[in-house]
Amino acid sequence: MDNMEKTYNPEFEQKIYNMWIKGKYFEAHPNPDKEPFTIVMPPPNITGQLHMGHALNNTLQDIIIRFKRMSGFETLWVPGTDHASIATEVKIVDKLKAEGLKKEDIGRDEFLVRAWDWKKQYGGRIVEQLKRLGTSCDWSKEAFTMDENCSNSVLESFVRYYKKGLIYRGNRIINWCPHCRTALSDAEVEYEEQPSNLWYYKYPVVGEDDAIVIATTRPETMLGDTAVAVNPKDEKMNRFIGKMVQLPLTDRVIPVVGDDYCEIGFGTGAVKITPAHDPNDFELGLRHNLEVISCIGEDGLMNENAGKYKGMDRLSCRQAVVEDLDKLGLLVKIEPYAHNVGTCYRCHETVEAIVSKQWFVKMKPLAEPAIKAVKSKKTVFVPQRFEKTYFNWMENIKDWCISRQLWWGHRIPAYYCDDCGEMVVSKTKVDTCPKCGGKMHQDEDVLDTWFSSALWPFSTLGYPKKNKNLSYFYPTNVLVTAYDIIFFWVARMMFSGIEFMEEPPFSQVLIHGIVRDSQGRKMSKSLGNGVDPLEIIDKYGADALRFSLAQGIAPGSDTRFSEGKIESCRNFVNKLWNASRFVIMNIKDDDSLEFPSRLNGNDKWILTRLNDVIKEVTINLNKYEIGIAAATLYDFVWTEFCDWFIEISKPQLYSEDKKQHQHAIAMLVYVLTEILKLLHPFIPFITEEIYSKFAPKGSVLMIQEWPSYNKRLVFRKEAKNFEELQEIVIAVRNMRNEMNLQPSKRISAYIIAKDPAYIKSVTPFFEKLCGINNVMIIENKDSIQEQVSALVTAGAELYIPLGDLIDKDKEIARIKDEIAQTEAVILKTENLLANKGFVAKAPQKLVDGEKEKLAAAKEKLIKLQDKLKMFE
RNA sequence: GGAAACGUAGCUCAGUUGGUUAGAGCAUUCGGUUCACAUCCGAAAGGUCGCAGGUUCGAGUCCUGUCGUUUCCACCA
Repeated sequence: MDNMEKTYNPEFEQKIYNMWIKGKYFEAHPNPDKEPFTIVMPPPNITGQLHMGHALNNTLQDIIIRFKRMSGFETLWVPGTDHASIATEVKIVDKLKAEGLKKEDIGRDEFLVRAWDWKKQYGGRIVEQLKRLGTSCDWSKEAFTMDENCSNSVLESFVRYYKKGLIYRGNRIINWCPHCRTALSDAEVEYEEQPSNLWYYKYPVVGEDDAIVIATTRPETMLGDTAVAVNPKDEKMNRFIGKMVQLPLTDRVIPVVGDDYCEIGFGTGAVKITPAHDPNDFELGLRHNLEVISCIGEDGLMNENAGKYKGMDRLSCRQAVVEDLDKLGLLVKIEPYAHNVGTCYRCHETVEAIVSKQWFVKMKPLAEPAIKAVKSKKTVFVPQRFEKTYFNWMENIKDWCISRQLWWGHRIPAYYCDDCGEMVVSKTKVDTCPKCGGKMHQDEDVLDTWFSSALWPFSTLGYPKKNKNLSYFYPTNVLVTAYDIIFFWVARMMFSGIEFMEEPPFSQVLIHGIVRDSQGRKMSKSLGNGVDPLEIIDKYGADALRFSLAQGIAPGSDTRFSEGKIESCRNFVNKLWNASRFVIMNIKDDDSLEFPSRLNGNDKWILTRLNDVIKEVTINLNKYEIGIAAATLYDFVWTEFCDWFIEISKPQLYSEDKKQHQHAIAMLVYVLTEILKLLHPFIPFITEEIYSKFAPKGSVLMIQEWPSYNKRLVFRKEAKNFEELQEIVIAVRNMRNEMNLQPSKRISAYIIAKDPAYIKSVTPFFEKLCGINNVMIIENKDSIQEQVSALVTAGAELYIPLGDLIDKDKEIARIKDEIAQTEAVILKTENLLANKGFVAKAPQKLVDGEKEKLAAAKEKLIKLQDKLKMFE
């Protein structure tokens, strides 16, 4: 057998990964004899570097996909990356800036050349990082949102939407990021509470010696005001309706309108209306036919409509306007006010609402079937509560602004005639106007990144081309993602999949939380509390990282990452390594390793426990309770396999009797092999490496069959016997500790056993486990001639000769303590059984159990009391 | 304004449809190196499950209220 290092060292990970790749074990092909199981990876941005969020997300997917692969499914995990329109464009612009260039200086074509170069250079970075985690994706199907296939899907779906009237172009009020110089969808705006003020000032009523006082958080937008609104039911204010007011600092006169948008009692009861820079005002403007006067430009600066304030930024203009109003004596007061300000999700610049001509997806007709799919359980969220979030968004959805004033992305397939203005939407380039024969030019804008992401579950499989992969692997089975992109991505994939594939893109959505730092804070660049998964992998190995991410997580909830956690997982991996090393180094060349034909009691116990664990782990993995599955294995391997089974195997293993040795080693190898299979989805590298040390040459663990629960290897009676043995051993160890017995000190014990034959068979283990080197099985304690200390457990009574070892007072105290504990159990159980309701209504099994417990405790009490008398 | 989650040992968290004495890791205390592992082994200590009610034979678990923490959505100037 191969030698194994004394301490686990993860340096073999790369070698193992290469072996998997070489064997093409990750690749999936339509196979009519197998059921498909498909996952599409949430594509990381090409600008991204692997962070803990990716590590968690991909670890979970890999656990699921490896489990399903071993369970006999034709498993496909499609990897890929996202072109990340804004994020990438920002990178390229920054790079140009370093050269003293603006993107306009080099033009669109040259810009795109540079963007593609950038993608070539850095786009594969995160993919390589994912491989270090051990992800078993089918790299032969790796996709990119701007590759030919995906781009074709985008064109196809845009045109199909358009033909159905679900995409339109229009002048609407949209969110505008003055820094990124592009429109944003509602989902791309993040609100931050910022301290601000409410400014109160007067608008003089024309022709009267009266004025309306309004309150606003944004005085600078007054330059674009085209009305003042009051609530018609407001008795203090409705007298102004129909009058005109002088808009200060301008020569304009604007009307006072009545609209119940204006809430009675808030502020002064009057609102200034700026249709060009506020979505609510825009709507109100439509109702009252108000003029739309824009005073802030796309650069975020005041424009020509702002008169003398032209060219100022929004904040300076605000200050100037307030000062000027004050000079005119119109400023009434300033109150501090906390205000939510919309910011760009990419650059965090304050977004501006502006009116602009953009492309939109009409959402209502798409949302309806997407809601229905979840209501009818065609798609299920795990945990279910996230359905509520989904419904809430889908039911209140607004049209989706999909055009972006950027260059990096899918260019909108709309063409306009230079002469007559005719517009044609087409998958292929249109040069001449079908109406007037004039020259046509393509729309300058690109699509929202999320438009292509929305098609990901089928664009990656070849849509719109009909092909075997698409029909076999679609719809996918589970989508694994953090809750923070339910709106951006999950919801949009849902309606896109239903629209184009006529079926929801996945049957389950597994939502996980985010990885926080050890203090529960979000990991962020600005806090500098991020942990680099690659550093962790270098230091502890990918397996330790994976296990620490899988352990103790529950669907939908956040998890904390700490050095302590990763250390304990590394220790676990090391424990597995050493247990395996022990087993492997005890395999002799002529050992057959055949599963023993006759099983002993210890075998039957470990096999029972193994099968319980197989069952539990399988059930939990199927429920995506990955944390529970991991914990179950951790406990089983460490506590039961290592601490008990291996220990108890040793006398047999070292036995002179060859048969004994062969039996023991065969059992150890069998159980270890099953453990390696069960752990493989969680810690694939080390399990594969260990497996290669003793498995037949060329045999690969990752494609072994997942262990199944085998009823014939479950022996309840023997398992119970063993548990009673454990109880005895623990009781002796406990006593030895209390009595300060030297660990090396060997002692004798009389045992009255419930099952003497079994105890007799395990006699050799007592020395190893608790230092009893002389076990005397007796039938009756009367045969004991010397002073002894008693231990009473469920399976046996133990009498340890006192000799000169034991402190009498200590022994008395110990027995008294045990009596007290037993009495407490008796009292509690008696009370429970005296309760008529319990006896009548609780399941019979439970009642019987309590009765048994009571009887046993009473018996134990008598024995303990007898024992005490011997000392007094 | 609406919604959701969380509150269990000193710390980080499990605890599945209500059912024996509420579990684990880390930390703590005590004891241990001869042959898998000190990244280890054995043992111990530590919890009125946020609080108050209710349903039930039985509540950490279900219901109501309450306090605290967090998150998401909406956004009234």
